[in-house]
Amino acid sequence: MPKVSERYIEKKKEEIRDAAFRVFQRKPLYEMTMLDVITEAGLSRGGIYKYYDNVDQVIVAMVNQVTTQNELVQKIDQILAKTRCSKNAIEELLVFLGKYIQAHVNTVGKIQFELTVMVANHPEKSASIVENLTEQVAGQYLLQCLFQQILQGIETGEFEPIVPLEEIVAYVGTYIDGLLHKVVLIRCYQAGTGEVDEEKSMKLLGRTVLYMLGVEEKKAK
Amino acid sequence: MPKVSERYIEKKKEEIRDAAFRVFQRKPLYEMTMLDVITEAGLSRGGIYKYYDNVDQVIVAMVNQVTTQNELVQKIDQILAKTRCSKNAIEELLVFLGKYIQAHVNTVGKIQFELTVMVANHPEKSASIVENLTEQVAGQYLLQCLFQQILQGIETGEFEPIVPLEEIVAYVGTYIDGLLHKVVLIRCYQAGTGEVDEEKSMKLLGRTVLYMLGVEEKKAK
Amino acid sequence: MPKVSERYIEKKKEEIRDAAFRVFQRKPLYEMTMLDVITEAGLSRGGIYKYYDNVDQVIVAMVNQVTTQNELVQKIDQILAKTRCSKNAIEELLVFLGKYIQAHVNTVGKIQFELTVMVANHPEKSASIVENLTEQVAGQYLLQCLFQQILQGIETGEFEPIVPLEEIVAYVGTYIDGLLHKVVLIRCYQAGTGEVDEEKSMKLLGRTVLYMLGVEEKKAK
Amino acid sequence: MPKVSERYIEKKKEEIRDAAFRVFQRKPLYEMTMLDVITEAGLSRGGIYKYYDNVDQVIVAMVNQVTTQNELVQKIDQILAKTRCSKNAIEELLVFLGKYIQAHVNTVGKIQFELTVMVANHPEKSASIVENLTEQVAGQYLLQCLFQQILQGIETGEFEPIVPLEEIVAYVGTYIDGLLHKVVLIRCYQAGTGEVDEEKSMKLLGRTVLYMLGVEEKKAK
DNA sequence: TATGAATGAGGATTCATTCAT
DNA sequence: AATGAATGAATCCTCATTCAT
Repeated sequence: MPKVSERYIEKKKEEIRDAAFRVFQRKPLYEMTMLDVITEAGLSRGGIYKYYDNVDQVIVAMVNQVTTQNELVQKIDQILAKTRCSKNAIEELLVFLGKYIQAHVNTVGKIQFELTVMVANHPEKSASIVENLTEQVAGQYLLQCLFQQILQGIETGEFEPIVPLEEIVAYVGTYIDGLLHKVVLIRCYQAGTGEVDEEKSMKLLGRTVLYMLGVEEKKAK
Repeated sequence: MPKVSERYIEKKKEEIRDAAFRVFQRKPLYEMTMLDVITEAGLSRGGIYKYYDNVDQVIVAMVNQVTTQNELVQKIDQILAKTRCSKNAIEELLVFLGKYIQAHVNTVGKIQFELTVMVANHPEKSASIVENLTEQVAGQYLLQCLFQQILQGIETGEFEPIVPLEEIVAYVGTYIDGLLHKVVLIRCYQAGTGEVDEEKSMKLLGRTVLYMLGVEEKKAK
Repeated sequence: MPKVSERYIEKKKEEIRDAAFRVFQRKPLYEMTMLDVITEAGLSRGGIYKYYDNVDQVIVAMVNQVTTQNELVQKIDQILAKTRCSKNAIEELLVFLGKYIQAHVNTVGKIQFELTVMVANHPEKSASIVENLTEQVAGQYLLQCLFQQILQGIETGEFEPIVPLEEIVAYVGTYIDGLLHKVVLIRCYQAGTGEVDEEKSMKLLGRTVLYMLGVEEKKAK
Repeated sequence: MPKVSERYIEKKKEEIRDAAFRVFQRKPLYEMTMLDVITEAGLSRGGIYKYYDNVDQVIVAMVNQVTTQNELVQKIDQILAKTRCSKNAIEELLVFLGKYIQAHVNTVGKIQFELTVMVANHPEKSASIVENLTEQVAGQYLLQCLFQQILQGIETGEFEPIVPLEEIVAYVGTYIDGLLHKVVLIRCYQAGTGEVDEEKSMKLLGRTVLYMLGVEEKKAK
């Protein structure tokens, strides 16, 4: 048989990724087997090895597919373009993230949730997996922008922080992490207790952030 | 061997739990097999079934051993006994939790971290596993106490919350969850980015909580 | 501990036999394990070996207990004592066997049914098992009596067989075997097709036997 | 190995069936394990699962192979085609069955013998096993034909039964069952007592049947 | 390239049986 | 005598992976 086009191979790999994603939706990442993917993709048993050497590579591919679909960076930039003051920007960014989390728990969220454990337990996989996690970067991009806005707000005299900057950023990162965790448990697994309102939750985060930035609330709610 | 004392059996089960814990320290919970435990404990293949029916029971036992070692509830009560005002109590509670997390990431933290994923993915196991998690309850106990203190503070006029109570409590839970997550990743797996200072982090949480409770800070830092 | 009385040991063995019988009532002979018996008898795991070396010995003991309970020989003799002519004796004997089968399918019948297969497949066990099967002998005793009655009937001129004697006896044995088989399947296992009326069936056998013995029927039924 | 022809797979399954049959010849059906078959067939441990899911499926396949080899139905039809009167047909049918039993005890007979016990003890397996037993049907087919011939004989006035039809049919079924049992024990296991002559035995059955149908014997033997 | 048969390691579990106490 | 803990053989089954065609 003749050399097959690059495009063909790419297409095949995509098919496998999609199959892997379907498998992922019904079983945990750490239980996903080559056989699951093979069956779901309708491949022959040996066939998959032409495209991926093992199940980890399939997982990495799937994770990347899922996480790069959403052009988070662009959207963040759009938001920033529209806002006038830093206070407003921060509020908008956080609310946006709340909505984003709500919209993508079942894909990005669930993956990140389970991936963390896998990667943590198999550092040797970290290299090949983490280096491709655009989404991870995206989350960090949002934090970066937040940091920028804060700096800017300080420069313009809009903010007079009562807490060191790094602590505020770490604080926000921690809170977002916790929210993501909670949302995934409730929405993806029907586990966890109580309910969660992502938007309200992020708005409240915004208020505490602004408080740490020394911004007085106009009116007590 | 003849009839053996209760103590002997208990001891044996402890040995197995310890072996399981050692296994847990080098591989994820979801990869732990009966055989791992058997080998680590130096048992014969069939031997373990006298003490535990399956790997889940071993895990539950191990988790309980780890989590019940620290008498969290008592310590929390001690703290509350010593504090005078609710503001002080809340600050103390949060700082205590920060120290507690710091001290037990490698045991309690890691377990809770991985357990969450397992239970989330296998709700059918939840019943048999979760029902024994004293620590889970303990975490909630702290939140309960916090809630009590807030209520009390409101009654005594100490607090005038600018945010609904439930939102504050959810906020605290979310933040703590995020912190735990971060700490585990950094301390247990050397994954995650940056550093983390549990105590400082919880102190900051305390400040934002008090802010939400309408307490003025004496002096801006 | 002092020497224990013979009686004690005997009692213990009986207990074990009874337990084995209870096990037998819920699972096939070939699946009965030492553990089943131990559990049912409430013994310690090692304890049973004091009384029986292996499960086969337990089975043999149980079979013997079950089969010797019914004093078939005496009953047959009683019947013969009451009858006047050989024709009558033969009819009575067969009807009696029909009732007997009906009454004891669940014990003797089921055992014989399953035992046959076991013994057939493990001839080495035959020796120890078969040699004790009093019931087997009893079935043969009935056939013997039948044979006697036929001979007697011939001598007295009551019968003028149109078939060689041995064939008649073999015929009867075969039919009885088939009936037992059928009855066990239907009554013990709810398997097999249709219904069965042991008494009617044996009466019909009686008629064909008498036919073979040259006895005219008075009136067509 | 690449895609292989249907024939190859069929051949492989046949090989496994043959191996199973060889195993069956030296141990009871209920002791046959996957491992036995694997070893006998020279397969690798996991290899057999491509062809059969469990030992029951292997057994079913083996039973079917053995039982469908002999085209019983056709042979019965041939016999019926050649006979003129019902009396003759009945005699021929029974003699044929006698010969058939004699010829196939070691295969069909032994299987049916042991299968009965297995199925009886595990009704849940009945469904998957029994539904494929063509031979079982064949035995019933012979009885059906017999019934037809009797009905026909009555219509033509050839028979004037002195016993209800159903009883006669049940009688024949019972006798045949008993004969099969006896033959298997003697020929397959060298167990059981005495000898057996299948043909003679079935001829005698024929005579008693005709007697029940009201047919006079020409001459006393 | 694709196929899928074959291999064999890995893991769960059950029991008969031994033997120290 | 009795106990029951311990052992290890035996079995079932699932998968990742190789490789001949």
